[in-house]
Amino acid sequence: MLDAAENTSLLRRLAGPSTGKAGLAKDQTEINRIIAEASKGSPFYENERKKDEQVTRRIEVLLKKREELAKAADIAKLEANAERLIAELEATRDLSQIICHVDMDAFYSSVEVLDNPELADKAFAVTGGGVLSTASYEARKWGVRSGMATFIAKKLCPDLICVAHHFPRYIEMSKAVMSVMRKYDSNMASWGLDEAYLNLTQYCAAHNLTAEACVAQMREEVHRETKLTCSAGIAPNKMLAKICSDRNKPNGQYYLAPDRDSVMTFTHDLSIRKIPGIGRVTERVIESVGIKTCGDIYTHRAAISMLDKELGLKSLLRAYLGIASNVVEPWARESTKSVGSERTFKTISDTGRLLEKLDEIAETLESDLEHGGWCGRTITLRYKLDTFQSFTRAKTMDRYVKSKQDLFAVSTLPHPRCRYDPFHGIDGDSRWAKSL
DNA sequence: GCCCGAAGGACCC
DNA sequence: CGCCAGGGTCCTTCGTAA
Repeated sequence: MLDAAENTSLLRRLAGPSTGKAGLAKDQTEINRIIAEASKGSPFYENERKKDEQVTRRIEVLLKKREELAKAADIAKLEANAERLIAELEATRDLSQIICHVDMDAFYSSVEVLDNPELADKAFAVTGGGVLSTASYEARKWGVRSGMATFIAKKLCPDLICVAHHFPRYIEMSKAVMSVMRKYDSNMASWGLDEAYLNLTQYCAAHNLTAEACVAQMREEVHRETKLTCSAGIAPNKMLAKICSDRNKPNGQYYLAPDRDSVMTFTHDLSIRKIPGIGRVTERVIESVGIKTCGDIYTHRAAISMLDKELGLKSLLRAYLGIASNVVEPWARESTKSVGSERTFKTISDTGRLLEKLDEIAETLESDLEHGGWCGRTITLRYKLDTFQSFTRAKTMDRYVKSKQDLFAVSTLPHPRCRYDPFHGIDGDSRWAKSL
């Protein structure tokens, strides 16, 4: 049985990663209950429960360690350690750049509305593979979120309209959007299909524009050219700009003045969950030592200093200070580290059928590799069981490979350390071959 | 101590 | 009736080899 605290964290976990990130619906507790109710007893639910329990254990260990260390702790020394780091970080603070983060509003949904105006103002979602890629703002009012299983979204919003995704269209519209924005910064960094970072310092200076006027103009131009709206954040660095772009969503912008006071005021009451890189798990861990906002980081600097290895003092202090990178560079082709292909399918226990599936995946991966001109030395096979447990088996070669035959051969190699070898041992349901 | 490979996870869109 | 993706990056831990 679950105790009350565990139940709360599990309900929050089941609600999915996007909860709390943007535009919260009215009664999240009720929504979480419906979600848990709908998935109760399913293998997915059980897997989530196990993972949640593991986090609970991790937190217990952490708190125990804190207790132990606290006995002999020299608070003054720990605080001095934090202060020294703060001073060090403060010396790197750079407020000279105008950084902007642009985020398209419910991008996939908005493109669907363009192509089918009847969808406007309707509660609908773009689906693919049993989960939602995006929910329209109307649907979000019901607690429907991206990443949510379709059948659960239907429970929350019985009249939800589900539309299959049209990726080629999104790519096309993304290109149109990006080409407008690139006029404002030729070094713009696009982040996925619907986000971008820009450094507007030069453009503003050259056109004698304030940052806010510049961004308003750019957003209007994007709208004029594509009929799509976006939201933007303007701040001295990428982390702050990203958080700001969420403030006045949809179709809005938020300006954070480039002075230390404004930044410190901004971060003071900011939930740690808003920091990019802090997700559901890390939020729980950090919250367990009493930290909910970036301001709390300073209050608890001694404890964090003590638990530096577990919590990462430096990165938390950066969040507290609102200090982050302000370097905006275009995505470089060389920066690709891996390319992969994965497919989820109904449980297969028959080895022959499993190998056929793997063959199909190897084939798509081969064509992707061919298309991009890639090849790799490390082949990773990832497979997921019907319990939602997933495993990875990797093999590094002494040569680069790219052919389907090689991918297939390496993927099916027996692995000595493998507990559930999908092709030579206990049954399992397999997924992708990946290469580097 | 350091590098590398392997496995597992957290996180992002 | 059942039913929870697919594309990635980065980080940590551990074992083995040099």
